[in-house]
Amino acid sequence: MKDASILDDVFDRFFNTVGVFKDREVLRHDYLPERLPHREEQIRRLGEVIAPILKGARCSNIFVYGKTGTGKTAVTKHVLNRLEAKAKEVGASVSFCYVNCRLAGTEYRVLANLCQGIRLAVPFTGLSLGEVFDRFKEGLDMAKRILIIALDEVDAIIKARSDILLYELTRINETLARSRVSIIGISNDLRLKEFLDPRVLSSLSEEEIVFRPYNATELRNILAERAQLAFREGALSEGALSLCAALAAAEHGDARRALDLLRVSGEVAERKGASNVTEEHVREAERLIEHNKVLDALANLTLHSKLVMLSVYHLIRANGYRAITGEIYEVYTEICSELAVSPLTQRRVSTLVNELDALGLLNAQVVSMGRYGRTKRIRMEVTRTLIKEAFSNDSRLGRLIDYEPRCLSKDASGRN
DNA sequence: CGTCCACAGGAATGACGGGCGG
DNA sequence: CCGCCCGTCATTCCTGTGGACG
Repeated sequence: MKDASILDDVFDRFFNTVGVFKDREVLRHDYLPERLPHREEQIRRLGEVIAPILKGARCSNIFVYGKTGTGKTAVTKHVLNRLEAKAKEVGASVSFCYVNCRLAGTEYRVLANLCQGIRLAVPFTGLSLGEVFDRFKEGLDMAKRILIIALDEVDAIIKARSDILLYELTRINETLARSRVSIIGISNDLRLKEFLDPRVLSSLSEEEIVFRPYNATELRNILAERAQLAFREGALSEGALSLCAALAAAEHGDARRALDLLRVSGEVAERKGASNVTEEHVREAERLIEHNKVLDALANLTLHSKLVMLSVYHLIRANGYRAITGEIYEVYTEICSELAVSPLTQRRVSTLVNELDALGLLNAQVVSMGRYGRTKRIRMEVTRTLIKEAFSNDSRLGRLIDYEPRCLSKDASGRN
């Protein structure tokens, strides 16, 4: 009953205040705006390269790269959408298929997505890669068309496994009789070129388009344009807008981050019942985003990764800032037995640590201690309070936060 | 200046669950 | 339903190594 009245209050307040937003969907990053400011050059280039398709010729493969939030995906989708409309207009049999490789996860699922793109049903799993590829080829040839394949975040499948799929795709035209394929590879890692098989690279990057990060002024323009659609008139102060742009520019010029920041700022303002967004709201939004990102990452770890985090947590608490592999494994095994979980091998834990490092939750550095061996020095990139917050409401892990590992109290007096 | 610690991290192999084709 | 193949996680075994110590 009390709950009900609380909610009534919340809902009423929400409903009765005007709020700062006009249309907050505009700020989501999957929203594709009509205009893409400061990307005119890239749009033109991409358009020029794929234009031959309208006359029934295959276009060059394109390699698109730039950091996250520089508009690669938006520009590509924008141009492809326009192309499809134009193709329909002139009656060219063209279609495109956009796949995000990181979201797909594996080569198999990328291929499965491609099959779906040409309306070919394939099972989730079970078939060999080669089998799916053959089906894809056959289905495509039957369709008699030119297909543009956009592989977003293509580095994800190459770094994780190999470039076999990409290699096969670049060669697919040799075996197609009635259809043609062009590939747009999108990567946010410039070093990808070093990993790639030279044959794949030369074939894939017949054309290249580079996306530079936005600077603060450009970000500001982008935000301003989007804010006009998203916020009520006058609900967003100039200062708040500039601050969003400046904060995002300082960190890689990432437009996606800038838009997130703007949206969360608005939400913060709204929750506080303010009628306009101030710089203070932006600063709070920045903290909130960072905080949630980490909590989210921690919550989504597997059990053993969480246990490794907890082990580091305990070591840091007892010894100060450093922890090394051997110590971590010692604490980890003790925690495991405490939970009656069988521990993983040290080898496995070592790769878990590397994964946590890649996630930015830990920082692992290989150091040599000379006579005393070679190991990894591990620091936490997360505050201890955050660990507590993330794990304390987990029924199994909660009690381990205040647990005092035996090996720590014993060792502390023994060594160093 | 060689030794040797305490691991790093690669390769091969196994266990397992999901999902196919027959 | 069975046998088969797949991807993923984990183990086992292994070779490699920076640099303080003697």
